[in-house]
Amino acid sequence: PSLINPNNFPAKLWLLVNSPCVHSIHRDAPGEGLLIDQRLFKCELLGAGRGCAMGPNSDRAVETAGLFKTKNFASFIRQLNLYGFCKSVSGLEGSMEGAKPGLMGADGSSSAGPLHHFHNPHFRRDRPDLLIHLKCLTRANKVKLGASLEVKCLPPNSFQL
Amino acid sequence: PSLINPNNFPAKLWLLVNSPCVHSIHRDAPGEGLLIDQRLFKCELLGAGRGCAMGPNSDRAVETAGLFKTKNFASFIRQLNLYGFCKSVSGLEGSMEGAKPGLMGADGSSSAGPLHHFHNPHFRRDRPDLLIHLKCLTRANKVKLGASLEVKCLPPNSFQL
Amino acid sequence: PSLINPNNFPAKLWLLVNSPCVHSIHRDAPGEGLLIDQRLFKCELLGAGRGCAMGPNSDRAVETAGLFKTKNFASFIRQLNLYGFCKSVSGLEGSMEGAKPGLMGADGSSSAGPLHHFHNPHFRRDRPDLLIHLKCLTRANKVKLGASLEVKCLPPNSFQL
DNA sequence: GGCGTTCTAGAATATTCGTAG
DNA sequence: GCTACGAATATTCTAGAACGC
Repeated sequence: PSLINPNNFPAKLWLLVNSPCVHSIHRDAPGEGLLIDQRLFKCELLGAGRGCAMGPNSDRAVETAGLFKTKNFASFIRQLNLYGFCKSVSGLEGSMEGAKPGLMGADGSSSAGPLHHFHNPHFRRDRPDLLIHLKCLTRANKVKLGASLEVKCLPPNSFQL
Repeated sequence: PSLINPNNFPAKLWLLVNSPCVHSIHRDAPGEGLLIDQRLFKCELLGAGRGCAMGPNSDRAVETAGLFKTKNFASFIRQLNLYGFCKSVSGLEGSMEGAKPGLMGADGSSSAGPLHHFHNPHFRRDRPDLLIHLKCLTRANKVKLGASLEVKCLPPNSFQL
Repeated sequence: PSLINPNNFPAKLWLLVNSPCVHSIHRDAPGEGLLIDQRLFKCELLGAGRGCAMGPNSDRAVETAGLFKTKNFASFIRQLNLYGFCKSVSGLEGSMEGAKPGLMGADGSSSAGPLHHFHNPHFRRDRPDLLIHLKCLTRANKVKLGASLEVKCLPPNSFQL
């Protein structure tokens, strides 16, 4: 019944975090969240070619070209929220701990953008089976899902203790 | 009872994907789907001779001439949907893995059109016997087929994990 | 109350037909409809740079860059229908009578694409004041507009007598 | 009546904008 | 400041409906 549509946002997100060619977004250490480098993300995936170290002949330009139609980082954040992701105000800033290697320029200028930490209980590294619970939370879909669990955000480890 | 009419759409489609002369449409790697190059398709099969590298003396112009009456790519898509094919926007874009060779100009300009990926569980490379299940899904036919399997789209390998 | 949002489709359309830099879409002779050259439109406005006579340094590339996010001509047609435009199957084919000059290549190959004729009683050349009646006909908006006049298409001069 | 072609509409997600908290 | 969300439009994919052969 509820199969994963490869055209929709969750599938794209899963593709990105598992792609060795994408350097702007990946999992955090516990595997329950996402770490997103805003500047790199705009370069790699939103077509902001300027101020970015990669050229048009980059390998990753192929696989992820046209994945999103927007050029606004805010729209990507809106998608995350629509699918139940919430921001964690962790202390990390400007450093990609556990980050994939590469793409760092000689002066390190291409990274070091604002770093965002999001998480979603249904987006775990080892649990692709939970992806079917990621629904676009439109008004209509919320009604369908019933007045069931109205758990909002912020409960699960908003601070890493 | 249910024989395959060579004049109907499924038979034509089977002919196309198995023809060595047709370069705009062929199977994907798993053999369960179709890859269609929109620009090439319009040139080869819909009579849009302009902007296309092939001349009127091309060999493939003979075999497939007049296969379709339409000149609109959208009408071809409507047929695909009517026979139960569904689109998946897989990650491949502009790369034809397992593609047939040829027709690519020196600058590659004649290909590289928008690439569409469709699939249908009854249109498998090694299973011509399943073609009899491809029915034109008109209102009347849907009623005949009963409220039986309401499987819509996306089942076959919708996500490669 | 009902002001025209310059970011919405009707305003963009009005901009296009009145721009001297856009050659793929303009008004028909009576000023009640639109004539759209599909091939030119895809080149000028949908980013199909290939097979098009204009280069990236073209003047019109500036004004209309990023007006639409889609690359599919079908999506543009969907917008036309959503705003109440209907297609007229007039007799003209491949000729732009009353067309703006320019952009025609030496061999005339850059034009001569499929020509579409649409019209809408609220999109008249001399009546920008009617634009406020162009509403996105979503389900919700239709309900708001009430079960009032259910006039569909084709009434207004479907054939030019 | 079945099938192909065409035009329009439904339905769901994607994108944008504004704003409450 | 700034996060999350409502609401409206935009885009995509599929289906309905009408018509001709």
